[in-house]
Amino acid sequence: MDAFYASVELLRYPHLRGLPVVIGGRRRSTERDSGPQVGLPRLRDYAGRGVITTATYEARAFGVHSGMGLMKAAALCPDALLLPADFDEYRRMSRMFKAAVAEIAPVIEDRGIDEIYIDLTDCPGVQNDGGHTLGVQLKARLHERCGLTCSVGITPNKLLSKIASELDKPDGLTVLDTGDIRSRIWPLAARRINGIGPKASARLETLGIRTIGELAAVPPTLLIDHFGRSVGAWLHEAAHGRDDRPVVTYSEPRSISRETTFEHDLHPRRDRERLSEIFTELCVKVADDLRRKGYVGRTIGIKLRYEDFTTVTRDQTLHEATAEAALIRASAGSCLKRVPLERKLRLLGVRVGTLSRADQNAHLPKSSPDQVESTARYPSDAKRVRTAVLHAAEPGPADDPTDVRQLPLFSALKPSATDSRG
DNA sequence: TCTGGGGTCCTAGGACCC
DNA sequence: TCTGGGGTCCTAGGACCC
Repeated sequence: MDAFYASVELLRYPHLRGLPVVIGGRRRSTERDSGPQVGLPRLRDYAGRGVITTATYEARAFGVHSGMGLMKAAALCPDALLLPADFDEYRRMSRMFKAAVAEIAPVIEDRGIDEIYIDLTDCPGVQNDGGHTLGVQLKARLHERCGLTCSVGITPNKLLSKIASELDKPDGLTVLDTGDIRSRIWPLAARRINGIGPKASARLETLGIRTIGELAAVPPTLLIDHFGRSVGAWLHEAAHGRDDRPVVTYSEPRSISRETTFEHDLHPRRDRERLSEIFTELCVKVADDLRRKGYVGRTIGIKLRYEDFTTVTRDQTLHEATAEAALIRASAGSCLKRVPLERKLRLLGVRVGTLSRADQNAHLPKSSPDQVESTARYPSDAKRVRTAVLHAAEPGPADDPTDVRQLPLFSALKPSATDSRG
């Protein structure tokens, strides 16, 4: 989709069309009610953390782009209008555009909120013109249903389609065959290959490789020497436009997480209360997400970002999957104790992984409660996991023992000295 | 006043098992 | 006394993507 979040906002506020608009920043409580007509928040007025998630093409003309810090963007384009993201609305429009596509071509792989792969193999008419007519139809149907434009690439595989879709943005349609690789793909920067990011492209550059064509010309053994067997071989194949990955129409989620960057860095000791609130809130949100989506998870993890932007993670795998906020909170709390807490923090996150469906899991515990000790793979883990369970089971001093908001927090969660059965 | 939030996949070492 | 080869699971970090 073209500038998806911004385009969705322009559907609601059509009088902003043609103006530089960026989406990003924190939502202020009253902002959405009054609407951007009132006050017209400008980038120059913004003070605080945050990045641009989407910018209209008018704003991009000033050099701003997604991922750029808002303060930096304000310097480039102070008059751009700034709208906070409304993910509920974007998800609604996302479902709508995918449904519109499915009316014509139902074999769809989800690639996030604003992107899909479509397998057109079995769509009538693709063979006639390589899919050009079908592409026109898809774009028309999508615009008819949603009022939004998109950019389409139609080629023999996902790798090439992804690249092709970006050649004619916005509102583009590019149809390519293998015979076009030399002329259309090889001149492009290697970075355009999905999977080659900033690190890999920098390493390629040190080898004198800038374009996909240059990558294709290099002997695969050289790539394998520098990037390893797997990545090296893949780089070679990709440069030649070869990719046999199927369009995958369904996949189970691997993890569910919540994280937040604070408006100001918080000190683990001085701001303990506030951090504890936030920490528990994240656990409750993750638990809600799990429950709403029907999953339970065994691996509970935390993520911390220090003021210098270095990031650490810790996780812990329980014997049984859970979606209980109190259990997640207790386990995440014990993870927290394994992390240095001297420097200020800018971000805190909670993650639950090793997911399984809640309904399938109910009667199939990983191990029954009385086997917890005997089946523990590692003594140290058994102790840690049992600690988490014990804490969750202890009501503690709170009035409402089921209210995880009242659990002890941060440093207050001490390892259990007693190792009796809970 | 730099740098969001939600994800996936890969690697690598250690523990442990057969 | 010294030491295989295969495998799984767990953990931490990092690259990358939308």
